[in-house]
Amino acid sequence: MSMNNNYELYKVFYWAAKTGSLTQAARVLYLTQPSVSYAIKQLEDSFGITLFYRNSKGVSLTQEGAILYSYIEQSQILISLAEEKMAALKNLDSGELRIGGSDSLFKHYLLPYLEDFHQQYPGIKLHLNHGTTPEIIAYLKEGRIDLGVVRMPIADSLLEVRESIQLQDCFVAGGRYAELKDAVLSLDMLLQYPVILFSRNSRARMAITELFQSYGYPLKPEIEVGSVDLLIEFARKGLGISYVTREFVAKELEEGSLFEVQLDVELPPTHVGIMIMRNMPLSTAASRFMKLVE
Amino acid sequence: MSMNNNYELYKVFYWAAKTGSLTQAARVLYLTQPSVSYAIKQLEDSFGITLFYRNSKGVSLTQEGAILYSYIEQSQILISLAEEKMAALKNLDSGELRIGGSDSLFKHYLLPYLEDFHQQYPGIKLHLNHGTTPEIIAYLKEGRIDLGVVRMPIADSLLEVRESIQLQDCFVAGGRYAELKDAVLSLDMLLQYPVILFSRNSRARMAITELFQSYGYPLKPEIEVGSVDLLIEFARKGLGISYVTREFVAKELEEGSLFEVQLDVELPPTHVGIMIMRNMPLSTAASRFMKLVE
DNA sequence: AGGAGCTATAGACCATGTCTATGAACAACA
DNA sequence: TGTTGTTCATAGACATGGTCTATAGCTCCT
Repeated sequence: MSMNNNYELYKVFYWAAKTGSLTQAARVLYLTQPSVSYAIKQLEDSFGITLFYRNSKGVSLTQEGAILYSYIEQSQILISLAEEKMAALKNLDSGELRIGGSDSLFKHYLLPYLEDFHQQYPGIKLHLNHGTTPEIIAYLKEGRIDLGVVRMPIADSLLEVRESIQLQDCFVAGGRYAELKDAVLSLDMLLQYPVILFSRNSRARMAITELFQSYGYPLKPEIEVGSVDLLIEFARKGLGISYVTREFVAKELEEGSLFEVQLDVELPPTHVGIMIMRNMPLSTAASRFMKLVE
Repeated sequence: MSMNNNYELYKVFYWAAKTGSLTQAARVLYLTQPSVSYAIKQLEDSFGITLFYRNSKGVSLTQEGAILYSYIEQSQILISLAEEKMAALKNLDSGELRIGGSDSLFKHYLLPYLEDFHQQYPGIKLHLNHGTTPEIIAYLKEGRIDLGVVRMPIADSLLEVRESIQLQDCFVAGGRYAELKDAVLSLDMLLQYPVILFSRNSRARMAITELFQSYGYPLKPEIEVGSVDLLIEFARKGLGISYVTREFVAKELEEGSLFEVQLDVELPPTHVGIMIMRNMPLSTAASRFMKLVE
């Protein structure tokens, strides 16, 4: 008599109404006819309302059953759509992948993976959010991105960081400084030349500044630029010696438009790290992407 | 791993998402927290998708969980509305009652019950469908009306007929024929006067025609009219002697604007019958109305 | 009259969802 | 830095309730 408590009954009701037959509904639901009969009775008793006319050819909705059906049909359709959507998300036919990182890492490191991923799963929308390392970390914690790609090291107990490829920063110059091509410079000799650095307080810039400091030389750039592309471009045009990631100028080094300036000290390598939230489940898309990168 | 099979889980999911807490969802659903935990796990396993982030303050939807929620929320709201609607139908706060019958029965027999019913259940819409007895029966079989009010007898194995009040048809005349007031006429004497009958081939007209026939007199009306009101009106104006239902002219008989013409044969009484479909459940409204009439 | 549909009912069974009890992780606070 | 009070997860026991088989009753059709 009291309001029923089992939404499962609506599924049975839906199919009984839709097929006009308890027997057929049973077939659709992989049940036996008595089970369907029982379920419908349950629902009717719970409302205190008869929902179907029973006749020898099957069942048909009463006036009140038809009213119920008008609601339940919509409801069931929504559930079907939801289930289809979940299946699509699961197969990666649908969904989105939100990545945070710097523009240069997107371009020089992540791009091939992104292309690959997009080709394999064209239904997944890609959202790339660029920002500084702290910004990326904040995005990650706010749940605005699924993963972040930054330079190591990252020390944050809430994050899990997987080390990816190693990068080597170095100084490069163009034809204008051809005399340095076969030289090995000390740090103070390098400082005789105009140095071009990335203007933002990037992790890489801080590292190299500290290195010079540790030898007692202050590293003061002649020129500061806002993008890695400009670092490369300025060095090619002979405006100075740029501090860049070697892997990001592979093309220029090969074609000879830039050459690496040899130093008598070793510059420390850095690693690219992929950050995710520790103890938080990854979306299907994100975890598939992680696997691709590894 | 395969698609879940239990819509009950969506109700749990809905409340977990809505309250942001498995513990609170359990409270709403009158379950324990482990049961809710188990249900959510079921759902997640069935999709192979994590739906919630668990943290120490409760749970929050993952990207994919939020997508599921957008569907399920609508679905659950529809179910709630459906349940409210069913409760309203059950209390007779809502619904409709569809009755078939003749205009004269509506007006002279059913009206007080309809008024009463409408006052008691103002939320129920009344639909009155008039037609001949065969039409009413057809409507009933097509499910277009809940019950029919007609004159007995009805012989149809698909119908269940409950006999209600008895009606007595009779001949009435107005002041123009005052000389008949205290007379007792035989049938052939009556035929000397102009007779007014209902024009449609009603059950009542067929019955009286047969009666005359059985005595060897052909009953040929001077005037045929299309409504009971006109039968009364024409008799009052002195256009002839009308064959009407005595109960429907109670007022006119009392005030003296009509009088009953006495005959030396007894005219057979008829009964009003309320028809419903045999072995078909009545709507709540219809069965309440039946009870009111009894 | 027999057969082939349909739904309803009865009774047995056991799977599944629920419970209690407990653990583990985290946050707030003294 | 414990303590306390949250949260959710897990394990294991239990019993409810949905499902089954078997059967009956009914209508329609041949």
